[in-house]
Amino acid sequence: MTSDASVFQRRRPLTAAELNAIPWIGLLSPTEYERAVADLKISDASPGDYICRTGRPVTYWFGVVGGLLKMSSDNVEGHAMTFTGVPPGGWFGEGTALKRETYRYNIQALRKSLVAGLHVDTFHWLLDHSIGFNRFVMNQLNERLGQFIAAREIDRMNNPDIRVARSLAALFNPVLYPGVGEVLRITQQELAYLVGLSRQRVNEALTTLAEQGSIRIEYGGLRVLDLAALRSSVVYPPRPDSRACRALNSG
DNA sequence: GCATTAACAGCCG
DNA sequence: CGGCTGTTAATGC
Repeated sequence: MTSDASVFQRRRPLTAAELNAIPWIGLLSPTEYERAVADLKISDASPGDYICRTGRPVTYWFGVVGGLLKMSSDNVEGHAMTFTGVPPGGWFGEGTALKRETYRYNIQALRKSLVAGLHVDTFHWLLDHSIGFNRFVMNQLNERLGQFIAAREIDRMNNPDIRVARSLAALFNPVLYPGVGEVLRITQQELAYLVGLSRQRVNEALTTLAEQGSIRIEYGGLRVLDLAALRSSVVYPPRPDSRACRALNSG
């Protein structure tokens, strides 16, 4: 299990439900739609499977139909550095596909997932013919730019509760990941891998967030109750022994 | 202090 | 039963 395209060695046609899970498919004209559907492939990925690897020539533009993927890169010391998770509805690799270069990240399945692929030639054909498709890709690039800038902020935070809150908010992004909806299927262990904390610490952060009403913890997943609060949360109330708190109480 | 690893019981699908 | 969750104890920076 090493080649990029091997994830599509056991591909099959998409069902109607899977087609509906592809956010850009409805933007195409009948002719464009026909061509896209004829080329789309889908395949299962097991935990640990690579969807694509750094340095391999681009063959597909990928999308998540179900499950959860992880985007990472190997740094100079050889350690893997996780950038983000990719939940259902997310499409990625357009930057590389545009330039027909080699993949710049590793994409791995965190759990059993359904991955769709559009061949890079069809990707370019759609760019050349479909205004709707162009709009989607442009919107996608723009939205992700915001995500990566936010990710830099997240990386510099040393407060684990806020790190978890912001990372969660990113995964609930309705533009980039329209397949997520209100409930994100993710285990606390998977979230720990993505955020770079221990499972126990993530559990504690989630409990705090749930107490504050921005999420609800469910078995094997999380329900968002207040996305804006997640994005901008200042998690800690004044500590009981802090100066500010004493000042408040003495007044 | 605070986060991490290790370990365990209880619960869910 | 296997995997997930919530909690505690011991250890390390």
